[in-house]
Amino acid sequence: MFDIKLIRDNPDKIKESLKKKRTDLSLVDDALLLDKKRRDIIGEVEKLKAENNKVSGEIAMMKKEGKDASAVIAAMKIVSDKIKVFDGELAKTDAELNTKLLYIPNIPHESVPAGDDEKANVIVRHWGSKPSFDFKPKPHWEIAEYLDILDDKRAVKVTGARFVIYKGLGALLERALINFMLDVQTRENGYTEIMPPILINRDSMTGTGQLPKFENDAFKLVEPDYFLAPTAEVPVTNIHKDEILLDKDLPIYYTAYTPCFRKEAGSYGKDMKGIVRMHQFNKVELVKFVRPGDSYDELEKLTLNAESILQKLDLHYRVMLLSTGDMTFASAKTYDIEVWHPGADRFWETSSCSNFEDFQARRARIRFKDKENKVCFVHTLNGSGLATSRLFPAIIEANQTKDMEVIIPEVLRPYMGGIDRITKK
RNA sequence: GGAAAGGUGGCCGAGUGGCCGAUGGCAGCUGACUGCUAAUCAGUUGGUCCGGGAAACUGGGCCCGAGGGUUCGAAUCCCUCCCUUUCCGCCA
Repeated sequence: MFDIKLIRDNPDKIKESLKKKRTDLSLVDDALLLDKKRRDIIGEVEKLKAENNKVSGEIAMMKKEGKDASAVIAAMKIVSDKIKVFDGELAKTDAELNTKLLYIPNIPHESVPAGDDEKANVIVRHWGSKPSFDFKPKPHWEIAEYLDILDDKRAVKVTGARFVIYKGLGALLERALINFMLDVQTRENGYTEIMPPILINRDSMTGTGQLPKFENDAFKLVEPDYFLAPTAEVPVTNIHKDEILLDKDLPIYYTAYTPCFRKEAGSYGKDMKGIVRMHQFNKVELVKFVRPGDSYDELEKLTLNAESILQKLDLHYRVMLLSTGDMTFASAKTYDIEVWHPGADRFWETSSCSNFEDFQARRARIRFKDKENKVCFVHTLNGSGLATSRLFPAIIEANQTKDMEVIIPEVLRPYMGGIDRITKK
């Protein structure tokens, strides 16, 4: 969320930045008008309240001394009624202003390339190279069906389209991946493991920026007013909602595995093959709370932490710096990590690492006392480390043999009872 | 799900309509004393919003789980919701 003071002080600069993010600039003008109105009302009502407080004390004294206070009380009744009217106006204006501010996206960092969409993204680096095959590599859905490790047809019976059943060694591979990724992040990179709730209340969804604008993207319970977590970012970032941390507490690194639930609204008919775009998928998430001055260094480190998984799995990938038009609502700077799927003959995003600066912290009221004891907002970051729905296919496709077996990557074998390949039963 | 008791500042805990943003204790910070540690004494201690000021700071509003209500005046009375604890029920 935006600091209204920032908008008040340099509206043109803010508008210039938001233009790059394809934002309706009237939001900014509306917010400024409401801000002015709000402060005018506060000026009026607080004068009345100060008088009210003063005279109330005098009434108390008069009563104590046994004097008749009825004339003063009658006069204060009028003031009190006025205060109620002003307070009602103020509450209304506050709510309107807040709504405007909640719909204004974050400002992109100056290092982010300007552009309308993903075409303006910049390739930052590659790792590894496309594996070569002496046969035509198959897509993961064909291999998985042949090996009987994924079943999407029966998942339709259980739930519906865009759900999948992991079966046998497929389920074991999925579980191995999750454990492997958590172990790397906790043991090598200093993250604390979290297992959070995956039903989320409205305030937390607002805190990380999913609400109010993107309510249609999330699955929602009929009762109570809870949402299914679209990513562990939501429950884990909100762990410190409404807290004032101490300088010595920072930085905080959390990692969490959760299933993630997304409606994928607007993508009907797209990417229906395989498991790359499911309503439910598994993801290990990395979340950081850091001092403002450190957040861009921390973003680089976080991205490398996510990449390290792909390196250990020996999977070819590239890192993209997203353009202003391709970034999400809350982010100030985002790197996407895209892993190569040889069978599909394309890269797929398997991680998105973002610095939100104080955007989420302001919404979720996550602050800390700095060395001078001043209360300020922390910076929050997160990134997938990684999403299995894009990683599992990459592993299957990159490690396939001519006769449709899958070689298990070395690092996963300890997690799979030592087996080195998945074969047809 | 049923019944009861509660939610007060970093922590403990007092306060049932009028100088209560809140007694007291602990912890923290500052100073004094002490060779050091400890002890003792004195002072001090939150958040947020609006205004003034370059700033230190300062004037005012609001904050006693959340939101409403009654009243000239609410931590205190009333209503709704949330949460905690205990007992009963149910249950992986």
